Amino acid sequence: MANIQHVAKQAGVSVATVSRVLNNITTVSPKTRLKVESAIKDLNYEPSMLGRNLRNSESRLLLVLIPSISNPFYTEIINGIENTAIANNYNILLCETDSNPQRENIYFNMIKNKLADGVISMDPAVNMQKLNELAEQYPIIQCSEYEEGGSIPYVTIDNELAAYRAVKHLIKLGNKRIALINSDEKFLYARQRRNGYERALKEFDLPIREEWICNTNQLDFENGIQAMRKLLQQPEKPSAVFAVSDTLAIGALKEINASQLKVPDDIALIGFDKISFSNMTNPTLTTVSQPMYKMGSTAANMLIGSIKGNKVESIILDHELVIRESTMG
Amino acid sequence: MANIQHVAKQAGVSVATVSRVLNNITTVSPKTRLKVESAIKDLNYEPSMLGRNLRNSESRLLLVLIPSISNPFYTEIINGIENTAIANNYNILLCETDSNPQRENIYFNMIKNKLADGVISMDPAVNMQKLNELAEQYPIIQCSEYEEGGSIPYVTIDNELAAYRAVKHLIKLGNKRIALINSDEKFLYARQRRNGYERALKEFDLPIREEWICNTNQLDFENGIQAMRKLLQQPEKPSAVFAVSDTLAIGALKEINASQLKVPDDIALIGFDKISFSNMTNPTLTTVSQPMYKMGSTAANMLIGSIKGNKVESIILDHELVIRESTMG
DNA sequence: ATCGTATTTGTAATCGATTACAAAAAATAA
DNA sequence: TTATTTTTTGTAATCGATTACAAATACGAT
Repeated sequence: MANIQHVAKQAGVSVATVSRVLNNITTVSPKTRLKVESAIKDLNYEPSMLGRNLRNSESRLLLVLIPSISNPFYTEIINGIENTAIANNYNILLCETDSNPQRENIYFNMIKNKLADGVISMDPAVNMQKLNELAEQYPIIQCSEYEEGGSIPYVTIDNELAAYRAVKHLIKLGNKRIALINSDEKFLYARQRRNGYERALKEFDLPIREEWICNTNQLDFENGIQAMRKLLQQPEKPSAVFAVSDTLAIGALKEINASQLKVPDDIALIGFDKISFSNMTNPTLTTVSQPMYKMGSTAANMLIGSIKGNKVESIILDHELVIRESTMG
Repeated sequence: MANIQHVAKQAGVSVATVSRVLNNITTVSPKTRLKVESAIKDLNYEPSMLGRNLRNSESRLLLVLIPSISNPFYTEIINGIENTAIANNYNILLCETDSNPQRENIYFNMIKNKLADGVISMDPAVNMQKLNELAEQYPIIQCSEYEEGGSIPYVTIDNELAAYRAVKHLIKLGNKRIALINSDEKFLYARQRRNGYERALKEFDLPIREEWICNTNQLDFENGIQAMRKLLQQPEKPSAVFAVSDTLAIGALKEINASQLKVPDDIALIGFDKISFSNMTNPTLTTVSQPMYKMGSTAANMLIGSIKGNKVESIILDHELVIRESTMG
């Protein structure tokens, strides 16, 4: 593999001149530029990022932390991040943490090691203490999930309001027995969505009944099935269910079908995230749509700004209730 | 940020000694080792991978090229790759190429730039000429999709046999009019699966009818819907459909339902990949299961072996037909 | 031709690590 | 104690780039 020295020798110039050509410095005469360029072609030379990064102490790589790539919620966000990054001459390193502190550590070290210039964290289970420590020295943005009152800039939606609107929609349809399938309330978004759920119920003088509130450990289909099974075993069954993710809602739908009930006639159902599957179920799923692509691109822009040294402000994006068959009596 | 010099000064030793401590070389006396270790702690020092990699010309990073992270088929494979990589002290860089040559180039350059030590390519649309060129100088493995008769080692399944078995299963159920929803036949797996489909039909003296063979550009749900719509417009409708991916099959199922037909009674349906959503549809989807995790871990092991300089052989893994409701009359 | 200025090119330090080799210190033998 | 061997530590080159500064060259004006 040719290096800058070889090119310099081949072109009969110094390494400095080669470097100038590589970096488009104007102070190179057209003749020498041509000589160097042809030497570069001859030797099939590619500059080493390692040497360059070491000297410049930048890698133009952005770390993206996600708990799991199998959650379709993240795919559009990542597209947004990636396109924005590439447009700004950055690349992204997709890091699946599995919400595992050890893996998290590996990736945090990459930042400290200057192998990446900044981090976008989407892991709701991230170790906030470590993330905050890191944020003192390195550019970090949180996307979707964040720390309330924390100092790390974030981009997200108003989860409380979104949940409130979803539940209000169910109430307006005449439902009085509305269940909630929530994830673990150690996550901020879960607490916020529960708050929205409760606010809507209170506003319409409906009771909040603990037996209609299920919490799941994860967001897999199977968790939705289990939760729905529990709800259907209640002496008084709910007439509507709000699930905090489409995957949970799809599991719930499966279980409702299995027990010979019909959505939406027997039970109305709302999910969250508008993943692509949510339009493939039968009936199609009413859901809350987050501007995922925009969320990703916004996060990337914030991070790149932050790397440049700009002060960046947190942003709350709009959401939208997408009404489909699962709530259309 | 502290560097090795600072640590050396703080500990009152030379940088060489610090490096020895970092790399667990035995020739360091316990006293000095302790001094150095406490200096490292005091200064919160983390060695820079940039400096280290430049010197060692290795990055311990593996590139994983996938066309799109939104295809759930890849998630388990990636898990297999990632776990194996981490177990061997490597990390992975997940690269979404969107089958876009420009992006592909970016990632190929990372290899040339020594920012990564090897590549696992899963992109069926990868530029094989470039990949072959790269493979002359750097360790590369293909996973799932590969080049017939090429020289790059791969891990895959026997697509022809898998398709043959799936179609044979449909025939055994009494179906005589069997359609194929295939992806673009520029992809090897698509050609192989078509061959398996045709072999099964021929073996049972069933005619191969072009109007029952659909090719789609992509593997999205929407493509499955469109393909099925075409098939249902045929004067003679098929009684069974074999789709080369679960996503296509799920789209087809949606369209079948929409036209008031029943799966499996009116039309039997088989998919491919056993993605998690294939068990959430109604009816659940018969599908071909690939050993995805194993495929990933095998590919990673092959790549790591290849980086070490071992000669690695291509591997063909077993598949399995998972019979579920969509073919249970 | 001479001088001054502007442009172009080269020299060498630098980024942060590793490591061959040399030197110093400690351990052992005589 | 002195000589010899072994263990430990330090010096300095190296990886492949960038860049401040110096040197060389070209260009104009007088």
